[in-house]
Amino acid sequence: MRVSLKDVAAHAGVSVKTVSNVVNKYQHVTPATREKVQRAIDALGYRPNLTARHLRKGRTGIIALAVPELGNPYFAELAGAVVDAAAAHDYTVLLDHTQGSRERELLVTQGFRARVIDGLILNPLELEAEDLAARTDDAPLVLIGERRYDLPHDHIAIDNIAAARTAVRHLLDLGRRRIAFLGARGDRPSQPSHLRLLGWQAELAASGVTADEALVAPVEGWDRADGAAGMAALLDAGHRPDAVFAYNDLIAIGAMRVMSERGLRVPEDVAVVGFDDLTEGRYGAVTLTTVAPDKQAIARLAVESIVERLAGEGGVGATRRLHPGFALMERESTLGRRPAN
Amino acid sequence: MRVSLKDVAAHAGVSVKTVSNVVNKYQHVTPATREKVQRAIDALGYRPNLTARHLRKGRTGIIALAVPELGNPYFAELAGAVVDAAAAHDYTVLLDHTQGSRERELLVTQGFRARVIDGLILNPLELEAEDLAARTDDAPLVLIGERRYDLPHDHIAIDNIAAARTAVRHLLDLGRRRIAFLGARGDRPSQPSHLRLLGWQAELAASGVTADEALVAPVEGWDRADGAAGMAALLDAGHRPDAVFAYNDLIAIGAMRVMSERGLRVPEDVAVVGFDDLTEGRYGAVTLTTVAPDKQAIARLAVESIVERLAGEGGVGATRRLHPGFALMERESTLGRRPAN
DNA sequence: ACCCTTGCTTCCAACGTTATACAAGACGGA
DNA sequence: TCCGTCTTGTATAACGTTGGAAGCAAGGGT
Repeated sequence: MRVSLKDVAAHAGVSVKTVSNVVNKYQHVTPATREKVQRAIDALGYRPNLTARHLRKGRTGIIALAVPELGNPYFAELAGAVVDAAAAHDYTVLLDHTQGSRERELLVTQGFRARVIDGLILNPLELEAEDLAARTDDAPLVLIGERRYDLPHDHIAIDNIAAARTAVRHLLDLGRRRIAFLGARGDRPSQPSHLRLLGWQAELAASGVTADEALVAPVEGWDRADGAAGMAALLDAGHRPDAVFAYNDLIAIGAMRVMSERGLRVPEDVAVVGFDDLTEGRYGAVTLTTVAPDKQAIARLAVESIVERLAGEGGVGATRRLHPGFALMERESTLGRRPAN
Repeated sequence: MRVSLKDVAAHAGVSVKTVSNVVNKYQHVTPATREKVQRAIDALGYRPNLTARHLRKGRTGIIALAVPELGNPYFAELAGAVVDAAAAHDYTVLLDHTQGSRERELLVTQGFRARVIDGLILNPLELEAEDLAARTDDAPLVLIGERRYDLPHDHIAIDNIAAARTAVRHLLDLGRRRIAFLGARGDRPSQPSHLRLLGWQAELAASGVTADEALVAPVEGWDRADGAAGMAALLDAGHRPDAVFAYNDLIAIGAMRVMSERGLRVPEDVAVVGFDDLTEGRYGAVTLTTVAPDKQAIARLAVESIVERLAGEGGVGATRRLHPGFALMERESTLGRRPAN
């Protein structure tokens, strides 16, 4: 049997609203009354019903996070960070994954669990700008991830072009010249890996190295198996890169496995740089050099964006494009194993 | 501006309840009325307010999942499976992680987001039986994971003892005799890794192999770094196992990294078996032999347990102990690399 | 023609909470 | 003494939804 404000009020001999006032720490309550009510609350074990409170106040205290795939450690780690960041603002996280399907991404933007959420953090892969423009739900939406849209929603993402250039710069500094980009996908200019590919091109161009388009290797997806298949295809086609810049760590890991099977040494024959800084990359036989986006910052900024827009009662403040930091983690896949270690 | 049943009713020229009836697919509504209402719904873009519905019906359509750590791929993959299983029953998943802290686990059982959830799936690590017994919240609770409690809650977990025995059996069949167990923790008989340790002991005993307690190696946590530290300590103590059965894949991966650094070959010098079948284990330089719990089944059974108890209007049906299947995935860390592959 | 049934719709109340308006008393200043 | 102001508590009305009862036609049996 549930105990409500009414029960507490009856038990304490005051009105329902007075109990509500005590619960909500309303200022003007005599200490005597307050204590009397508190005693009744403790005696009955009263817990507020958040659903009713939310119906009344119009807020649920829940924000949704929609990522492509929880099985991808990057998104899992990010989800963990979002849960923590949300908790800091007394929000809880409702989770969904879109499996990288445009349809599911669309569904999520059109009102994930209709009205139970105060805001939505979405990492789109396939969604197009017109899909987002057609959105009717009015809960604040924050976009994260590499894709960019020219739309009135906050967007949180590291500077992907600069990050990619840093990775390629590192490989160039090591003397590599035939640097493959592993992770192209589709022909659209807005393909998900667009920016990192641009960074690859830009840094090569800036260094006067001819970008060999044959070294832009496509993948079918973003997982280890896709990286393995993509790398195998590249090698089967007769190409011999001396370095690989992978779209993400999973692809890099799959590629390294294939190289290991074929007797290619990392980094002696082929240096590898990934992207995401998964914990996984720090424990392989060859630890992975990678670009580390600041996941905590991404999560924190995304949550704060929603909290602020909710507090701001509507369109206060212009759309923001925030760029958390990143760092290049130099490890064995480019430097080789340190003898001292 | 939000549109409610009232708005739709006014627009369609019928009562609020009739609109509600249409929305809920109530049988006795004339096709004409139904269509008229439907048109109004479409015109106004009405979406039901789940908070209000919940207040009235007592259900939210949300189940919570609390796991120790989302950064652990096992839990991330499991969370993904739970999201999918829940979606099959029109439920959405609210996520939290407990960081393996007893306090946070306790908080979660005592009414995660007070009353907004219909049920809770919890994977406890540190929680004690008395904590669970003291629980006041009456939403259905399903436990998953290795730890067992003699309490009236459904529990979904593979047969950990049998699974551990299978793993050890595999190592024995390969001729290994000095098999370490890497992943003991604390002295409590109810320590989290209890059952797998029991399985290790049982299978050794059944095979007439003396269990060397010096080969039961402790770890500080469940991640790769803990496995690395535990393995290093074991080796530093002068022990030379010819096989390692690790509590989970992450520990096994950490241990393999340490062995690689020290020039020990896997599996020639030391064979390794893990537990969880993380995708990660399939792409290392040495792929990992591991026990694969049926994660889809665990997720499905956990969700179904909650759905059934909610449908059953209270204590219908006795407490269940369900054991989804598992399989031993034999890979390079015990078999060596196949030349053909 | 009457009543009874059946089918559809409406009205009302309730879920537990908080906002608003207001009442009752206390207090200080003129 | 009286009036305004401040403090504290109460009564009532919402928030959006659904369950149950009641209303109201139309149709069939007698």
